[in-house]
Amino acid sequence: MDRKASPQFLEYIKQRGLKWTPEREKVLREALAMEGHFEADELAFRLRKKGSRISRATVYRTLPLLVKAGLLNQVIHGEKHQHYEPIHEERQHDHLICLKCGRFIEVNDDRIEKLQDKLAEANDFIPQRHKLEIYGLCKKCK
Amino acid sequence: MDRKASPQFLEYIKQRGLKWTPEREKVLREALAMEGHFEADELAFRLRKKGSRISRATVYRTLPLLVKAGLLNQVIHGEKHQHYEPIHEERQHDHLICLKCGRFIEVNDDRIEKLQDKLAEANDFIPQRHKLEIYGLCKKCK
DNA sequence: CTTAATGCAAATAATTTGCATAGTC
DNA sequence: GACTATGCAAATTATTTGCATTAAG
Repeated sequence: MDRKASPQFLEYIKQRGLKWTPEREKVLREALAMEGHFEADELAFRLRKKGSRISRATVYRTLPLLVKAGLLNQVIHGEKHQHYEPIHEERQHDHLICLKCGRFIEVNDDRIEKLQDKLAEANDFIPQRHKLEIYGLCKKCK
Repeated sequence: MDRKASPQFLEYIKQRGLKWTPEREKVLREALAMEGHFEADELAFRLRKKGSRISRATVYRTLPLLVKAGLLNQVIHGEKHQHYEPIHEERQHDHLICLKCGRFIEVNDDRIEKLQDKLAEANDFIPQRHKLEIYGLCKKCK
């Protein structure tokens, strides 16, 4: 088992006397491999489709750990259930969220990111990640 | 019935040919009166306790309207169900959130806000409000 | 008078949990 | 070996929905 898969998660696990299991590793891998946001059930389904016999319960038990370990973000998606998204250091995208149809548009703006860093710096703050969500009306709904 | 209770909500209602009902007004009032975040069921319970015979269903149907009308924010609260919080301020400030001590620093940056508007515009999107949270380490914890 | 909203109860979905078993440390 | 995690299925819980009735525009 590749223990290098996620030093961050492994550290989190160890620090709390929890256990490093193949199931947790698979959930982790799959979650980080997701593009954009996803929901718990979807992840469970994907894992099963790939032949991993991982129960829904384990997925539901593991995702909160990944959030606490700083590897996933919880995001709000319309008025439905819980959604997550992987946090990729390199490329943190922001979201335009339509208040009417719930459409999610992923965007990115280097200038905003730079200003965020400056803003943080001006407050003696070391930024690590961020979440920017702009709510409004999308093309179709406006 | 005081129609001035919330011009914003009333306008939202009218623009869509929806109807202004006592139930909606009561849910609105109670929601805005909440301090901090709350969940749908809690609101329904409070309304009942005050003698309003408003069904859970109506509360569940009304809250999303208030969100869309820009009067409530949906917020993430642990791993549980949906939470909301009233939006009181005219001005929306952003947050620097310390990952270590949890400190909340409220900030504001006009330049970022302008870029946000441009970003939205570039995507054919009409922005109404936003949420920016920067996670990292504060002065004390870094 | 036309259309939307309400309440109720039943239906649905998502998430959690108890417990026996298997796996880590 | 001691203790945690897993899987399963059952249990919860939140949220949604159908429908008859009531009320707003």
